[in-house]
Amino acid sequence: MKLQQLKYLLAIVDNGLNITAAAERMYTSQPGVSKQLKLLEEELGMQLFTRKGKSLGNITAAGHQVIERARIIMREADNIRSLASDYYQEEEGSLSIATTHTQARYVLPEIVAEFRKRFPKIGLNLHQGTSEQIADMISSNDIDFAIATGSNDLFGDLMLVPSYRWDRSIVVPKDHELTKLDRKITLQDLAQHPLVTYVFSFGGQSSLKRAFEDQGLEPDVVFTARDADVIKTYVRMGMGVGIVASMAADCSDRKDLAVIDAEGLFPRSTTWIGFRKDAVLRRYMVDFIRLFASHISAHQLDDIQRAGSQVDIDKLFKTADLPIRGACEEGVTAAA
Amino acid sequence: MKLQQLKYLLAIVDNGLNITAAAERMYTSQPGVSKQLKLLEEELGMQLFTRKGKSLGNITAAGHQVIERARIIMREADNIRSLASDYYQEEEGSLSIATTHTQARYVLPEIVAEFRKRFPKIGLNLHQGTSEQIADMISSNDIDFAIATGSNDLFGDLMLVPSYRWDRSIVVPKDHELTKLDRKITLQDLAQHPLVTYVFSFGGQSSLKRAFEDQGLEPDVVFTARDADVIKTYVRMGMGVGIVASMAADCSDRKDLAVIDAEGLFPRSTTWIGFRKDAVLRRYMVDFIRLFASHISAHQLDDIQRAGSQVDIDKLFKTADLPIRGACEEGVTAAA
DNA sequence: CGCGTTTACGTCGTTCGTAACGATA
DNA sequence: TATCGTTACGAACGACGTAAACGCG
Repeated sequence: MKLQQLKYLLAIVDNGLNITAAAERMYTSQPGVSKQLKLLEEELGMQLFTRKGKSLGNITAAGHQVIERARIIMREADNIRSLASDYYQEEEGSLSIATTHTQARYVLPEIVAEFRKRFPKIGLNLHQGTSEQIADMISSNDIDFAIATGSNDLFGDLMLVPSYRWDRSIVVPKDHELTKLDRKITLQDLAQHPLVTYVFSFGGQSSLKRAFEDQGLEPDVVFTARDADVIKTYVRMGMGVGIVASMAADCSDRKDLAVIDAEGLFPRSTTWIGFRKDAVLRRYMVDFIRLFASHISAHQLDDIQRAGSQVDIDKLFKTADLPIRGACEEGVTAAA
Repeated sequence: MKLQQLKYLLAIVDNGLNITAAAERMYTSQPGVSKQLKLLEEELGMQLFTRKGKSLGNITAAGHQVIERARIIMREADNIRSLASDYYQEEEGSLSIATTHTQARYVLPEIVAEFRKRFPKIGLNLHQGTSEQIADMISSNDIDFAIATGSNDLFGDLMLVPSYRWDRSIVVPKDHELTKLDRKITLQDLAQHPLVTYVFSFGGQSSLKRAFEDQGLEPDVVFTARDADVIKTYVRMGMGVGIVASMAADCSDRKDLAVIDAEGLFPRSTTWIGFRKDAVLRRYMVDFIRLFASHISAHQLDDIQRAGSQVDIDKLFKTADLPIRGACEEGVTAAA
């Protein structure tokens, strides 16, 4: 059994049991991959795949078990390389982050800027997707960090470091009648207008719908998007009242939109940064976490890396201590 | 990075940083091992060991981390081989068990006999030691199972399947005055005689000393051994009153010794069989567990293998349901 | 000078890529 | 016939073992 055989095995699996595609991905010849697979199966004395004629048909039951172990092995091999890189190539490497649009567009820019200043040679990859897609990416692909909100169940294998909390904001055209209320806005007020907001499958956001239901209200959602910019565009067109994360209610929007704080109307959300508990974090990765979750002390972060599970982490923080990010407050995170 | 380089690395570490010894253990030449270590260090770009002249001095800080990961990798590689063996060599393999004298001498014989009948081709290795030695063996060596009593803290990384509970028995010469009591024996009675019992460091047995202390008694322990046979020998010599595990009070002993049940005098102990949670159990290993912990259903055992931690296992059983092994009751486990 | 490691070198086995072949839809 | 996997073969590489040199106590 060789590491490369396991690597090829995983490449085959990750390319839909297509050996040719796997070979291309590994920058090697197809017969080589084919042969190594055969050698591995011979050494183990078992079939890892069923064959359909000459093509690979399916993964055998035993094959699944082997693949699972092979992934652990490759992961730890990567970890060893990671450890080593930290010693002689401190400022070289790359950082892949999977996150949602709101984070990528409104929260990360200033953090990324600071990070690039400190580590100019580190390549940064930003992968955008829904919570589900992020969960997929981090479990299969080579993603270092996930940054998202809520939905702890989707990310059970990750260590989640909470960063900040946030509420929703209501976004309407400047002359909208909701701007003329002389009292705090209520859900009843909102229910009387057509709403434009995030798609509900969007991690944790369905709590929005439930907030209405809890008061026996039926919100009139006319349009959903997964992108705050799209929502604001439609609000500008007068299609309805927008409900977005407060971070997405940018200062620049205030020129032609009115932003009403919706604190208290909906449950407060917590955004975190997560990483695989079996991953070795390179120095610049730890620094990124500290940038993103700036209230975390170096000492606490050490504890987290030693913690065995998410539950352990929860004991290390009081959620109430997390900063709250509001609308149009630049530099909150960087300044802390 | 090659699997063999990692294997050599671990061999070097496990042989006290002596490359020559490591090479012998791996049945290969010494320069080969030396060279592979060098290649590995070159590829990683870091020193895994400090050098004292030409010899290896110590493991570097980073080296420790690499070694830790390398162990995981080798373990999973073994697991893959294990999985494979289960498919085409069902009845070949070996089973290494670390346990205490009492188990090896009085409990395991009938189980081993049954196991050998079912799996005549499986090699059986019985390693005997104190709880501490057993803990050492299973964490470093290639031991499949640990069988012991109490001391959960020593075996935190293991999955512990409880098998049975037991009490102590008092062993005295047939005409001893303790045999003439017409009431149940008490700790006070015992405290008035010289005692012969297990060494206290012997896992969980120090609870014996505490039982006396809790009643303000000072036991007069004249002799300790880690071996029930030795204890009984000295009891026969009239050196004192023996306190042994009830399983060790054999039927054959009754010819010249009187056995008094000490149930209730000391806390009841639970004996379990433990295995590494990251180990793949071959079919015959699962069967061994079922032989040893015969009250466990196949379904429960499946659940255990899927469980993530010792805590999860504890939820699967009621300790109160475990059988109690008494003195001189042959075939209890086999018959259940 | 013994012990242990490294260097040097020849041998042998393995991997890899190219090219040709076989099977499948 | 296009796609995908296997077989065949020669070239390059890498691992291994023997023999010898080196450093340290």
